[in-house]
Amino acid sequence: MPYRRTPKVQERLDAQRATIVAAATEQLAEHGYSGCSVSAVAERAGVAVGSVYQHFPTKADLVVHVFRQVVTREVDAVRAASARPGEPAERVLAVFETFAQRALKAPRQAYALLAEPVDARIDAERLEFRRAFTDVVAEHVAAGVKAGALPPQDGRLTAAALVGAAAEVLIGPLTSGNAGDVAELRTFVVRALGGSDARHA
Amino acid sequence: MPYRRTPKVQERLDAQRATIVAAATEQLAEHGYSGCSVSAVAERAGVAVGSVYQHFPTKADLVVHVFRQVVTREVDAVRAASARPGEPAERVLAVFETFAQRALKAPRQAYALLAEPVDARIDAERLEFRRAFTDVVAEHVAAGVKAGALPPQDGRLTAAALVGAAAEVLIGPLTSGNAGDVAELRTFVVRALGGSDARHA
DNA sequence: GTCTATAGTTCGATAGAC
DNA sequence: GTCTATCGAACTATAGAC
Repeated sequence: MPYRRTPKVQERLDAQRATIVAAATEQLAEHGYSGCSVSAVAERAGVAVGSVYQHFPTKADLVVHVFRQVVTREVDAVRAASARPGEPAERVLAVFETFAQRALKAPRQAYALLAEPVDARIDAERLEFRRAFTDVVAEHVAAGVKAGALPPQDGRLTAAALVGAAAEVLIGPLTSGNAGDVAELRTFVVRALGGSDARHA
Repeated sequence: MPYRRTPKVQERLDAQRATIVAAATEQLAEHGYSGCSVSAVAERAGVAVGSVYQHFPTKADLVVHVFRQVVTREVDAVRAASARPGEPAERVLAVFETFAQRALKAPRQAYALLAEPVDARIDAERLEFRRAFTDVVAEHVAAGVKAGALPPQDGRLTAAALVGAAAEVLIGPLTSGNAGDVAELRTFVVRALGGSDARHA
């Protein structure tokens, strides 16, 4: 009789996989990619190194999986923050304030997502990450232009610029350990949008 | 009699090294990192694969060397452009217009410098690249604030934001092949600086 | 899962400098 | 005659195709 994976076994496998992913996510958040050696992840998950490879063919696949999961969480967070009622410019601001606050609360993780030198696979994921982020911002900028609350501009270009700006501004504090100045970033975004708030900011 | 490297031999060695570096630079500019296989570089340089390893212990070392050389050239170009007389805001604009124009003239190279997924060593070099770029911009922003031509702001933060913005905006056109809209980028920079030109831009 | 293609690196052989 | 710069096929690993 051929071996068949019973539901019970499958359940245990799924649970183990989740444990491993959770351990890798925590390692990433606390120690970045340097802390994501397979042995460190396995130890944290309470499994053998070999068990990690039962679920992921290579370490890179595990790390990419974790990266995507964390990024999805972050993009969802800023999307939710910007979905709350308000002027388009305020929605854009909500995106970046949420982004910055979350990054500064988990600086090691943010650095890993944004800039920590790793490999080509993660580099490619980062491009995707920024594109997703830009999509969220671009919508609100375009809405602002359409409503006349913002001066005429290419929404996607402004959005890309703001995403690049926010990422670059955060990398400094994340690297040096200094608390970044979120208020200054806010001022920059307001001015760059050219919204009516620009004068009082 | 022990063998001693004569000046003549050394000269030939230096010339060969320069040839290899030039070939790698051209490959990078035309085909990015994908075009920088050791065999392709060697062929272009007219030497054997093994000879490359006489000058660089690994391919990564060669590529990092080329990256640094090209980046130095680019940073020097924008620094020179911004050194010409003018208002601080105009100097900042000169940096980004020069940057963008040069990038669009050599799109494959620019993509390689800015975003092409590669490896951790190049990622680390990119952080340095952006820091050097930010330094140039920050000086002019600070000068503008001091002269009262720009509203009070953290010069380094604004500079980092603009560098991030410009890089991110360029990645789109560089990836898609569309000619990027440099004029729109200019408008963005002007607004973000908050200079007196902002109203007529 | 096997097989093929490709890329980075190594190394023994050769030719030429000393 | 000794030593080394150069060469390029061979080795090893990895990625993609079937």
